[in-house]
Amino acid sequence: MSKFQINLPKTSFSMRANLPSKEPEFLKFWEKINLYKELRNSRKGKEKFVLHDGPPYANGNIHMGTALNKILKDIIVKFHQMDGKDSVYVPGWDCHGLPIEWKIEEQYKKNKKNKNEVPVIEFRKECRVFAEKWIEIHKDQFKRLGVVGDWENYYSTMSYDAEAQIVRELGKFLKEGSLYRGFKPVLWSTVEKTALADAEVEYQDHKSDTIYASFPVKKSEVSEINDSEIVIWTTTPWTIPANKALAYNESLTYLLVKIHDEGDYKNKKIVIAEALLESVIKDCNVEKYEVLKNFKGKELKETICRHPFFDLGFDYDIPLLEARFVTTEQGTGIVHCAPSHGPDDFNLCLNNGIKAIETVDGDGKYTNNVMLFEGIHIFKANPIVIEKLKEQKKLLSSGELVHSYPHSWRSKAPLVHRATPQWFISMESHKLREKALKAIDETTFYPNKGKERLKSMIETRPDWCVSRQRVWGVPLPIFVNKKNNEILVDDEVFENIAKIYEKEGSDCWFSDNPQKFLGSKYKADDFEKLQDIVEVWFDSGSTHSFVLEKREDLKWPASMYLEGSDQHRGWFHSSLLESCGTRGKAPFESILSHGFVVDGKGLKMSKSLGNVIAPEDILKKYGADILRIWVASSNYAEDLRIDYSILDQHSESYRKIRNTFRYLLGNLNDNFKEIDLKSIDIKNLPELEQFMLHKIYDLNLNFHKYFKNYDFHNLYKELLNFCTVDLSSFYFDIRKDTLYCDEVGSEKRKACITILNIILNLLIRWFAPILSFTTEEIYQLIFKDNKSVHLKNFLIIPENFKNEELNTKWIELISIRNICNISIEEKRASKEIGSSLEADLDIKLDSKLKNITENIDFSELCITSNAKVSYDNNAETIVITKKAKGEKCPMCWKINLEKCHRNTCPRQIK
RNA sequence: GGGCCGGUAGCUCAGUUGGUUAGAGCACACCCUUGAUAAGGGUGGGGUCGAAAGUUCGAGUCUUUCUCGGCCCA
Repeated sequence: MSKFQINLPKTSFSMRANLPSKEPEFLKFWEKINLYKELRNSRKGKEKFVLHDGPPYANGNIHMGTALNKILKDIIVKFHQMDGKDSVYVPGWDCHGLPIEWKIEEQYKKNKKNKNEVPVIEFRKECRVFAEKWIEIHKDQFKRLGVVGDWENYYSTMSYDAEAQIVRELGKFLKEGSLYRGFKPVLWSTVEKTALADAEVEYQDHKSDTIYASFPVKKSEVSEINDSEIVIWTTTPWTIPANKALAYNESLTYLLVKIHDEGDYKNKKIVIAEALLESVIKDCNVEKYEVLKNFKGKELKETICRHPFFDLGFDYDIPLLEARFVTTEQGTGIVHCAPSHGPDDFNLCLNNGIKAIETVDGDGKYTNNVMLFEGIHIFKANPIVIEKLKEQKKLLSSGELVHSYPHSWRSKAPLVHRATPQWFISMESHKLREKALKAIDETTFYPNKGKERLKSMIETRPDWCVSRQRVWGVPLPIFVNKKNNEILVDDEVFENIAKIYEKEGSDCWFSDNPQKFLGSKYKADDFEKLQDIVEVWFDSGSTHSFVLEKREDLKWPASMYLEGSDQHRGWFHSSLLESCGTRGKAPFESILSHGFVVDGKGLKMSKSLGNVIAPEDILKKYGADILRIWVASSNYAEDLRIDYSILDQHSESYRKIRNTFRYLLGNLNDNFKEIDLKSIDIKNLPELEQFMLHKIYDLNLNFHKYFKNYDFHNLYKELLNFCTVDLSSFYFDIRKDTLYCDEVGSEKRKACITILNIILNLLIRWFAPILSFTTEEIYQLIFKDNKSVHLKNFLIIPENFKNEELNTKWIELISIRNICNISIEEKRASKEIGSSLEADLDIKLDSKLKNITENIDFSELCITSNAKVSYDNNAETIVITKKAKGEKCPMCWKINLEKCHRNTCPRQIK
């Protein structure tokens, strides 16, 4: 205790946070009071805000991107909760799919187990156990970030009811007729023996064989080219045996060129595009040639060629077809088309009545549809094709090219386009594209640019291939009639299958008698049961049906979907299509997309660059609240940078905020008193307090404005600035004198204490969604009700806090104060004074300022011992600082000639 | 290679319809304080707005090109 009656701050709220060790205690506390349940109970019947969780894949530890995503979700959910809504968050996991299959297969390899000898059921069980394990690990990692949700009743795409509902959803497409069996080239891995989803493909450099091959003209409207050969260029010689057509562009100019060089082509005439003449003759080392004729591409209409292997039995016609995709970027201006081995080729041929057939089997070997090559693996076929072309004198040149080429993300093996029987959802047959585009228009996007991004993808995407030739997934519930090849469409059967899955899961599809699924209406012998599974994007695209629709605590559509911007092609996309196909509407009212986490220089994180930061490391070093500040203060519309120096900066800000709380708590001696904001007698408060109330009003306005737009980095900045600028360096600094030295019962001090109570109460609520742990720590200190800060609402600020007139006045006063500070600083620099209390100010103001400064004590405002104001007609404010004369009061430290005015001042008493 | 998005002080971000010497907080430097003390206060130094060209009386703010980075696609 001081020798005088001064009131120094005292609090048990430590200056140092120790977040890494303290945060887990609050996790335990939240568990103990069952916070999630309490949150729900506290908002029964209130407007719902449902942020539907995009399920992360249940595989591997979380990374920064996942942490960002979950924290952002949690911040938004908590904001809406404190805004008075029933803000529900049910986390989920995506469980089926190739990556988990691969993990299990890896384990098999390690244990020298042969996958083909393991029953499908057993294999699937291992996949399930693997996913379950990771769900548990993820759960703990997410909770540690401070994320509050229904962790007990999470959803997963492999739960029995999910598998059942996915069957029902597919049934809807089948019944409608938009799910059809097609025969299309898909990107195929001959190593994994499966078609790959877009997301499973990565592009890497690959060395390909290139050839210039020629197709003799059989007949043409351009009479001069009738005895010539049309030259094509390709990087996939092995597709030549599957060639069915050639493509040209009618807007290009083509040339008939005669070659004089010795060799296979001596005196032969070839056709190529004019724009590519130079590159062709250079590539093919043609030295002597002459251009005989040039003509427009459109003249090539009706031209028919022969296959280069015509003499070997490839005796069918090769028509020339018009295609816009033919360009002069590389090649010859004529493109060889194998409808089974390229989407462009497929579409062009289809439009011209040429169907794709199965030319290559799942292992990558030619089928018996390809003469001469049957049984040969396509990756070994290039030299054979080249050799045969040469034999037939149809090879102008060959070489090699390193270019970007699709590979499997898992096996890294190069992929090929292969025509396979697959199941598709049509974008057009039932106007799915149109419905989806309309739904996008009706959705709010944060940031707005997401709308165009999703739109342009929907506009151009092809039909949705939903079948996969794998085992870890929901089986496609399709029976095909053996007699007429028709698909069985019967609601009773679909529902029967769904009911069975609900009870025992979908494993039985692979093991049990098909009759079980068909019921008594059909005979199993009459049908072929499909072995394909549903692609995982359909699983996760259906979460709205088995989570939002099925759970009573949720609503359909969701208020918001929130994921990384890559999900415009992923979950946003598949959810939109699934929902528009089955319900005609989007399953979300709004979409928030965030950028990617990159390093401090803006480069993406990668092991090779060594710039990866794991959430775990940050939690250990800084704690979750610092990470949450990083999320809140970053602009998620762009990529988010992170490194240790950035985190250091944010932890500095955290300390500032923490010390603001510490000052509040200290001066309240941890005795918080809740003030009824509506009943404050504002007009009887000192002006400074009134001004602070206006500041609060203003800040609250901005707070809600930013929250409404999910503009958290500006919101956080606003709060931080309030702490540093308005409180720490202004209000707190000025009021130290009153708080420390005035009598406890004095009106001024009581007014200040009221304001401190109000600010404390507001700040813990404003900060709670972001600083979930720290605000809880404070809450526990001041509200000893065994509840949580997260159960509270934002306070409603009464309109009468607003006082624009006073605000204008005080902005002027602060600018005078700033000038005083500059003047004081000059004396400090010249060592005439030290503390501002050693200063005596002489302030000269323009007379116009008289009315607003008359009742102002500038010594209080500028924290000096004395301040005298005089007026003249000089617009400029002039401040002269002198060293204060007199004796320093041992209590309030002010220097005055007279005795200190405070009646408890020792000098006064004496 | 194509599409989209972005590059403002060391860091995180503001910069309205193009208009006076480009702002804030943090960090930094110096000073003060030692009754918010591994705290607090004051003052100050830092950007010519990724680069170049153009439109304009005038551009961070419009156009073009280039460059770097990110996402998606091929």
